[in-house]
Amino acid sequence: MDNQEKRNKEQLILVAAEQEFLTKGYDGARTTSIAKAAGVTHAMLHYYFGTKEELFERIVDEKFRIMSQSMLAVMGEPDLPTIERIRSGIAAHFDFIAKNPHLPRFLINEVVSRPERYSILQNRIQGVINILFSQLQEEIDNAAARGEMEWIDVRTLLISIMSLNIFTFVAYPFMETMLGDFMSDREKFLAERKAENIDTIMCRIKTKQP
Amino acid sequence: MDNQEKRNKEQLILVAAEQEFLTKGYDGARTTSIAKAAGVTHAMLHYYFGTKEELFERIVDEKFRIMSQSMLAVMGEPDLPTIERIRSGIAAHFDFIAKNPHLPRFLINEVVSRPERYSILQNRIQGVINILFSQLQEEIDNAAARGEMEWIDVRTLLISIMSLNIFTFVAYPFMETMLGDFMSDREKFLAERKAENIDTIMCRIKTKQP
DNA sequence: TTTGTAATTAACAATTTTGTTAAACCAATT
DNA sequence: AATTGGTTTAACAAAATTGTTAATTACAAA
Repeated sequence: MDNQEKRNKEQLILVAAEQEFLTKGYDGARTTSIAKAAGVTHAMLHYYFGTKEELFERIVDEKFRIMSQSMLAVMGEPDLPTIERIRSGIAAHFDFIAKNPHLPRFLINEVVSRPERYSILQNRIQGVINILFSQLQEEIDNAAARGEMEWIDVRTLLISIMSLNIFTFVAYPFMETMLGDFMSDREKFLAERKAENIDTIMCRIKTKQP
Repeated sequence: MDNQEKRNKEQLILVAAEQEFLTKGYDGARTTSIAKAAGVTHAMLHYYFGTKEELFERIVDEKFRIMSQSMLAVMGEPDLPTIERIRSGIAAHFDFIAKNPHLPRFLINEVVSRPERYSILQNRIQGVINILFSQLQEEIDNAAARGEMEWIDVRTLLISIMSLNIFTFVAYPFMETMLGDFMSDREKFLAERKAENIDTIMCRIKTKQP
């Protein structure tokens, strides 16, 4: 077996672990189940990754990194006028979550069940985010001063955007039970949701004429 | 020991079980931990409730019932004009979730991890909800025809309201890591969020004058 | 007081799950 | 061919967790 095949085997375990952890969470995941899905004995899993805990952290670290990227996505394209930039940011954020539909629920559950573990990770991203936030806040301040939009605290805005975009996916199976027919065509439903979320935020920040 | 005290002991287990299941989920919960928290031997837990599964379903059933009530809350006070009714509905829904902050994440996780089990439960609430939805939809149709508000599909509206209200609590610990200072005063933060959610939806459904 | 029923306890059993280890294996290098 | 290194397997061990049971207690009714 050459080096490529070894990497491959390690990779198979990682892929299976990602699937298992993201859908079942740490407590619901079984290392034997991961090994089986990867097509290896469970001793191999321990050989490469030590413990369930260590394997899990490999996945969590990667997912946290990916999730941080989505924070950048919501900043939108820099060259557009502020309001269009926000519009593009919402769309990009929605698309990102649509590509990683299990990610938010997974990370939320992790942080909820082990808050202490992620305080370090938090500090790391908080610095980056604060800078981005203050940049966007300044843009908003200026645009509002020019009467191009209503003023809003960037953090308030971000929470609203994240709520609308993320909840759709976090609660998807739950809403399906109540709104089965309304959501039967997933592609169509998501396209409508994306448009609706953009509309909702745009309404909120567009200049009102009394 | 009289009957009251027996009920009391059963109740102690239920209270402890609720706490454990809602915060840790089914997989993370431990029957021994529940028994310990309730101050009884774990054999007592099995004596009263049979299995972990059965105890869990007791909790889930109750929580599903409570959650259904919140669907009614979002319908608002019937005597108000449509737009004010929706406003009161958003506020009532927000307050309800604020009183049961763990409920949404718990139920979402349950439905996600065992979708098949809840198809029956779904049918039960779907009937009630469809009637309420069509009533509110008719009100919206009329109000929109009178030019009092923008037309919107009631299901689209409901999803937006639920997204804004529920996500705040589902992702609270997660957002705290990014926005610690912004959220340090929980009461103030929640009050602002509630107002913001109402504003956001009101903007979306109020008549636009072009 | 006796008797019957439910409640309680402690000890045990069964299963699941994670983790370990010693031996076998394979491939490349000397 | 022998050595060396990492890889793989099967069997085992340890721990945790759920569930059971037989014996004991408490209590109320006959």
